[in-house]
Amino acid sequence: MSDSYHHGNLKQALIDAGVKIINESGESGLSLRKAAALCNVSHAAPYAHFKDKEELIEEIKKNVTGQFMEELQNAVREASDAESALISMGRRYVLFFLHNPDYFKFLFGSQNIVAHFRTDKEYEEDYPPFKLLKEIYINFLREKNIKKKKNEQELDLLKLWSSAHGLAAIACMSKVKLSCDWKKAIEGDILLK
Amino acid sequence: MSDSYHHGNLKQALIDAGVKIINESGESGLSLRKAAALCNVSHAAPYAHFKDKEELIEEIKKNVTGQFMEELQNAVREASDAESALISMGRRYVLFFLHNPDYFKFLFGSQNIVAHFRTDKEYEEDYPPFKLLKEIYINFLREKNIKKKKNEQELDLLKLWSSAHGLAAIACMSKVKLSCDWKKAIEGDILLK
DNA sequence: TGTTCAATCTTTACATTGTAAAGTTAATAT
DNA sequence: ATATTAACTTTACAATGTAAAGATTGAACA
Repeated sequence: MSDSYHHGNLKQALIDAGVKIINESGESGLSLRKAAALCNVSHAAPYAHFKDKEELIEEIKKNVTGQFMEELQNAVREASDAESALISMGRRYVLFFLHNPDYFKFLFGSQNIVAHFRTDKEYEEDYPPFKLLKEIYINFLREKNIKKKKNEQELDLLKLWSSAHGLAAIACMSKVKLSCDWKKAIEGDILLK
Repeated sequence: MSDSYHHGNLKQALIDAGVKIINESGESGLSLRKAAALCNVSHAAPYAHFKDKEELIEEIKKNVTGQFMEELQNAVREASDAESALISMGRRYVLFFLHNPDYFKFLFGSQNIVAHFRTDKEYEEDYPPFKLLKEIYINFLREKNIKKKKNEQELDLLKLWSSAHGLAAIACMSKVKLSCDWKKAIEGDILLK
């Protein structure tokens, strides 16, 4: 923790430095050496904590996904019921990345994000944002007393997820300025079946 | 064209080499020097045709987008009316990238693709795939004799576009294996309002 | 207490890459 | 035939990822 030979908390410091760099200059501006420099250590120091650059990037992605998750959880907290929570999550999903387009590019740009969270299951259940979506969706079905086959449930989830993700993608990646109001699209029926 | 000092068609050869490299090892495997080597020219030769690496990448993206466009146009050609054309385009949109996930990552991974096609307009009208979608959508409205305000039309277009794109994104970027059938989702009401 | 040891960090070194600069070649215009 | 110029090569350099070997230090242990 002091300015001694050993940094004390270099691993976390490198992750934080990485987040900062990506905020300022996107993923292309991120290098191990710059992150190390920000932490006042030599350029090879990161190798004591990360196997390679990819491993650092994965940690940074987990960190950013954590920020994203907080946003989604806020949506849930604020909502009075599951249905409005679903709508709110969709809106926050898009808005979060609309406000942080570099985060979208970073998370979904090159590598696949879900893989970083998978354990042994075949599905995406270990990816926290999807896990949360599923949970709220189940609540929604219960609250409304709706019965659906598992297959239909998964189609619904895919629909909810991909519509929000698709909007975010187009908003962040293509810099399209549709003359129609983004917020209207976000609020509208797109995010609800 | 011969093996003389001057290559003859180096610019196109470099683009083709780039496409090949991306097919084999993704964007991370692409370097100017490798592309040059594939064309049997020195590593600095590309600079006679491209300002920098980014400019080569843009050309490669235009090439890949051309392949994508052919797919969409096939969908239109095969369809008997505009409505089925829209459905077919959505299916092909997703399937094209499902069969070429590296293309999706490359096109929408880091930079924005639409920008490469924009001229001076504020909107996305210069991006060929969207232009085609819009055209078919207008046909659809005409065939069904539907009147809509411009604002609503744009919301519809955004809906169609983002739902297909969102599905493709999740399919290509996250390697999710939902137990529900992808094709069912593609054929289903997701791609139709 | 002193020694050992493992984790953490530095130094040095090297290959890959993007790119600049200057020189070379050959096709084309005059 | 000569000059011009686009297309290429050669040389050079800085940034980067990463390997290897050595230095430092705190902690476990005798």
